[in-house]
Amino acid sequence: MKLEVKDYMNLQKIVDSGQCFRACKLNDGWFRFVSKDKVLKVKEVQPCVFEGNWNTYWENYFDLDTNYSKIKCFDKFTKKCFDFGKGIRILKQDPWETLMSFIISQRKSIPAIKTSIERICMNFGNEIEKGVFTFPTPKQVFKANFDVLKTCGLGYRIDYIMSVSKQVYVEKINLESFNNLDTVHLLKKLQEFDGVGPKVANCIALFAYGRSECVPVDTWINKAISRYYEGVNPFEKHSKNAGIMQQYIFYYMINHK
DNA sequence: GCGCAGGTAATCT
DNA sequence: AGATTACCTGCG
Repeated sequence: MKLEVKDYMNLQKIVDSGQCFRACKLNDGWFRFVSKDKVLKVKEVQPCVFEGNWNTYWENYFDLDTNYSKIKCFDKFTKKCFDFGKGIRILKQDPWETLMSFIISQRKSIPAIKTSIERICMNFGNEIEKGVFTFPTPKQVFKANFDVLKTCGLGYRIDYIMSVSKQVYVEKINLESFNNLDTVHLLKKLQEFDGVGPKVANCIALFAYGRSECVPVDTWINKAISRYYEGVNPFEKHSKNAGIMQQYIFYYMINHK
């Protein structure tokens, strides 16, 4: 099935943008995305025309209702980043997988995060296609064999993972229902989870709950702030799509080391 | 072999 | 409140 995108979508940049850790490039220009129990195989066949097994789930996942080319940059530097990262979209990922993934992400390099998450999926998820696994449910993580979990390279984060999976599974916390919360309340709720501080909470709010005003401030964004904004965080004043800008700045920074 | 990596929580002042 | 420090590994 073919699908035309109104503005821009660059699959490679999305894979490399650090917001998701399991999407990957296959052969011949095909890409694979996994979310919940769904697998999308997608390829850009002409500019802005994408072939793949599309449905409404993935259209929402890629935030196709938002026209990114209409987003206003707030200065010269963000314009530069926006041009450089053209085609990046902020994904609407599964909240549970996003929660786990960004707890794992702390003090880890992106390749290390990917390795760790892949091991968790292989060991505890369900195989939906040959070699393709779901991210394990809260129950599957909570009931995971601890010795096997230790082989997943989590380090000290293993305690966070166990604590959060217990909380979500035993207390039957419905992460989807967090969609109803306003952003301030959402961030507060997320930070009640063990191992979730301001940075990780903002990542989850932005990458799973579509809160485009949320700005995760990490070392790269801090570098940008000190290098281009004289140490003054420029995001506070530019609320609405600040998080989207943040992602373009992040992508620019990791590609200009 | 060795420093550091998309931070958080506990423990200081 | 704000600053400092320990924390587990796996990449490069």
